[in-house]
Amino acid sequence: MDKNLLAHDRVYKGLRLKIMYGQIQPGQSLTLRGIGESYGVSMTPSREAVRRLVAEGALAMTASGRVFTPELTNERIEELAAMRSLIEVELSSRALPRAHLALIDRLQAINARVAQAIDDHDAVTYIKTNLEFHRTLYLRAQAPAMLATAETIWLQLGPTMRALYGRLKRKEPPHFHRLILSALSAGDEPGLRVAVRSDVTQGLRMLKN
Amino acid sequence: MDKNLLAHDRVYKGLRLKIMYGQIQPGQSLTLRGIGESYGVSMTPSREAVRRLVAEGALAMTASGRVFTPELTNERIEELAAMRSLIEVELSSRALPRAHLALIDRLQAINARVAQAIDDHDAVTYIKTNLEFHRTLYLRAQAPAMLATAETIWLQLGPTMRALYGRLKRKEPPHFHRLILSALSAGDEPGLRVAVRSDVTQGLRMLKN
DNA sequence: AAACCAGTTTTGTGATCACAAAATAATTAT
DNA sequence: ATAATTATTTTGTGATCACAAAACTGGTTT
Repeated sequence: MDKNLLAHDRVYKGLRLKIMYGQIQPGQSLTLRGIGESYGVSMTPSREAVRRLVAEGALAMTASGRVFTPELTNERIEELAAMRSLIEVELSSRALPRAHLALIDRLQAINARVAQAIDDHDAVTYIKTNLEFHRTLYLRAQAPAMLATAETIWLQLGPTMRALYGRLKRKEPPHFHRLILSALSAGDEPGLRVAVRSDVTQGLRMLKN
Repeated sequence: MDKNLLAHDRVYKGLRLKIMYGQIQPGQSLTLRGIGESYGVSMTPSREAVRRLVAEGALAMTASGRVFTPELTNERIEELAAMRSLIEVELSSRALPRAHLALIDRLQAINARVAQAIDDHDAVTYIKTNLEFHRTLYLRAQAPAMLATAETIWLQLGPTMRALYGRLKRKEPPHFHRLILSALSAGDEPGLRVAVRSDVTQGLRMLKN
């Protein structure tokens, strides 16, 4: 039954990554048959993958069952940013006592790739490496339920984030990431909390139309 | 197509309530054909409802697709309680400036029903009215994404909460609810935050086996 | 008594189909 | 020309089916 990757799971994972990294623009509509065709499966697995993504808030549905990537209102963006802040500050705080030198080195390496993506004006790689930076830190918190919630929020913000970073031609390297790194090195918990909160809310403040 | 309630939605809502209010015990296994039969539908809508609930963490799945209500570890309970605290404190804080007398009256009425359920040793009604108390307050926060996240966490804790309150013969009326109400009346935000945090974590502290 | 094994049943998966509702295109009327 | 109406196509829904993997059963062996 299990050919190493179930069809509906393959479709789910594929769509999820596309959405999280902003490779689908907000408001774009999807059809079950279209999804099925592009993944070489029938409607059944497509439907299950879509159902899952709708449940996670990654996709939205009209009353008639039409599926599309949501266009977030400013109010919802503010809410999601506030939740990111609440949860990710907690995650970073729990990761701090477990953050040794090897982790900080790894974060620095990821951060270099973030800076490179900014330099290249490569929005998708920027989003991808930026989330990798956060995920790598939060994995140390040993809090899978919290991390899953954080990822769900990233997913909801994916298409909108891309729409932002696409038109925003920023040149600055990730300032708050460096603050996070130095707070980690110093074992400075209050500083870490402020740095994470700033990093999370700063990027999304300018999302407001 | 839409006979005022789609089949898969009807199944989803039915199962969701049963899980959230603890009417299914942890570890109980479900089959798609069984669900379909009890709702008078085929496997297809059952599968979609189950997929949705699995995505929300209300149900768990083995690698072979077997579905069951999850049995939470102490670590996961602690995490979920911590998230409840983070999000619900924020929700109550946002509701505070909008909490007028009519709302407080309504909360008091719900609280009376909570006390009654405790008196009757009616665990399901206790969970139901207790969540209604919180939801009524948080609705005032005008933060639908946060409320949805909070409800998802309640859902995950449902079966486990029931298992607790079933064996715990408590007599005390909901002490922290009264603290919440007086903080609301006084417009005391720090007090409200403490009261909500206490109420949320207190009940779950004793969940640890 | 416990472990193993074959045969049987149960179960999830994915494809297909008929159908109705919705969206789109074409046509007509104003 | 524009709006309204009709016809056509597209689309999601739910039932059914074949199939393979998993779970279960009963008997045998060690």
